[in-house]
Amino acid sequence: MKRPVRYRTKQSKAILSYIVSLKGEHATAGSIQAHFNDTGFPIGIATIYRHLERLVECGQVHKYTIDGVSGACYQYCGKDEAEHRYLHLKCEGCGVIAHYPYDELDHVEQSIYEESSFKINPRKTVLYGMCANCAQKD
Amino acid sequence: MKRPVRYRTKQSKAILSYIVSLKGEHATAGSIQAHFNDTGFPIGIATIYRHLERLVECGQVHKYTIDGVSGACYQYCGKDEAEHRYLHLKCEGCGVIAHYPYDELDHVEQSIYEESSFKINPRKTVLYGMCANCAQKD
DNA sequence: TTGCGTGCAAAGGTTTTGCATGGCA
DNA sequence: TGCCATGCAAAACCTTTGCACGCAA
Repeated sequence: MKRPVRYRTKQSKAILSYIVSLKGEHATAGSIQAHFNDTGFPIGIATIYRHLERLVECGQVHKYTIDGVSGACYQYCGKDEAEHRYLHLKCEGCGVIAHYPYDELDHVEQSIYEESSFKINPRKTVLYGMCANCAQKD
Repeated sequence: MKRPVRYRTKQSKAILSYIVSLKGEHATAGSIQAHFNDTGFPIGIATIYRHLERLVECGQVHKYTIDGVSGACYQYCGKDEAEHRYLHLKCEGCGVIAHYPYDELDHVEQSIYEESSFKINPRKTVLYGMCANCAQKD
């Protein structure tokens, strides 16, 4: 099922190294395509989705379901950031996604598990709210 | 900006009362349309979206961004359930969405606010993971 | 040579929008 | 009558899939 990614081609190498270079900043399939269009090395959108899917399966990249500009969409970020167990805070005002140490959720995770045997996946945690700047504007 | 919903028409009444009747179960625009098709009182999908949007603006209904069967999509639930401050646990295995008292997150909310002035919106909290049944299958 | 990766194009699903019609105050 | 809601249809997005071609081992 989980086919290994072999990074034999220019495209696959380019996509992974781009995501890694973002150092935790999130990317969407569209933003990745735009990046490569800009650099004069366009990559087909299907190729991008196929690689993202594989990278997710191999745990090299993590996938989040986040409110987009129009409709919900998927966002991706590199393994490094995910390994540090950050949770994501998305501001509903300006759309910025901030990171926050996941440790805060550890005991929540544990008590939910004890009470209902539901095992939370720390990697997918996104909380919504208002950042300081946007809260001030209201 | 926030135009009030007046519930003058059959459709608007029907949509709200259907969501309320779900008592916290989630609905998507599609499932709402299917319901009314089944009951012999079809409502156009555009009408459904327009009402959902208004109901969200007025706080009568809350909107969640959740992993769907194909792609991310929006789900809606009535005010009552949201007022009880449940967080949502979505099982990545079977797709079931469970509710859990939000109180567990209170101190997380507070410490994040103290440290970064980010104010979490409890109504939108969705955590992903594995329910007991699906974890057993693995 | 063989298999896998790629790009194009089309399909599928969800959400939004434009516009003419129709219903309610 | 006048405003607003409705429904149809089209458009806009995002994501997935099929297929033929081409690159790499």
